[in-house]
Amino acid sequence: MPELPEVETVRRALELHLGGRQVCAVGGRAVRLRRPLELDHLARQLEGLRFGSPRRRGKHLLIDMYSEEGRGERLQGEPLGALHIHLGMTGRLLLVEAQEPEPRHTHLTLVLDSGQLLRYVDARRFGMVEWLAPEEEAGDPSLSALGIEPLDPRLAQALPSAVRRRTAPIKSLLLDQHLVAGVGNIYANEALWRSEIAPHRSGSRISRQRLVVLAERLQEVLREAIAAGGTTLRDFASLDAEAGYFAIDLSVYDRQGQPCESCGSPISRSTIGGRSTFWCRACQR
DNA sequence: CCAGTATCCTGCAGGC
DNA sequence: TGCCTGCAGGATACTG
Repeated sequence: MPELPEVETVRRALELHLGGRQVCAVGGRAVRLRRPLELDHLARQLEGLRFGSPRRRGKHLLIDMYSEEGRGERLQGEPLGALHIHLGMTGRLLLVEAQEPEPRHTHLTLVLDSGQLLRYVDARRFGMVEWLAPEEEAGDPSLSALGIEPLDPRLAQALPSAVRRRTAPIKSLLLDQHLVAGVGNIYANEALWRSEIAPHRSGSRISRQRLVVLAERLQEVLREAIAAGGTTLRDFASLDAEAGYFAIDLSVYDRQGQPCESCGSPISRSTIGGRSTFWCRACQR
């Protein structure tokens, strides 16, 4: 469920609350996530290091880690590696005080020099946390194969060429991280409704002009969601990916049978590529 | 190469 | 109330 805006909200929260903090200890239980959680490896790499600025690529978070030499000053030199986090469906990062009880499905806990704990909690274990050495980043298929960032100004050019020869439904193409990185089911539905494009329509059968509109509407809804997530962020001292989720009003997602905000027709629901799809049969063509 | 489906996993909603 | 079933979807393995 965390899509680009939610991951970006978490990134900003991490930047605000984690910058310069040091990892004192690593705890957790070895468990199978999307990739196996390798606690010993994480502990060896992370203990004693300081957090740099977190980056986001699609739905991936990358937190550069620096040697403790940077104590007190600006972090210097090259990062020793990065903490690579994907939240999957139900992954959450929590920054809490040490006395807070441990939530169910906590897989990893970092003890920080502030005394606080950074916890990775993920009921469904579709997410992951791993150490990524600098030379591994370029070779990691989950990162290197990612498509264009949807907020990139070149999206309006890139989307038509990415989609032109593809016969799959445009909604499936939007969800393909190799084409555009960071769009999930909720914002794919919303962007298509705003563009008045039927989600089942084959990518190859949408005019360039309409794809440019789709790119613009996609950027618009993502920006609104990030802005809304940011406003909720200000009120929370702790990180919580869910803070941003439903901060904006969704026009079609999960609104089956309710009136279309544009024409009043009931919102339809169907399945595309195994995913719930919500759309207006009257507005979207 | 591409399109479509199965798989991982738990919590929750709905039916009876 | 409790049990069962199906659904939620991000990424990837697999099939045709």
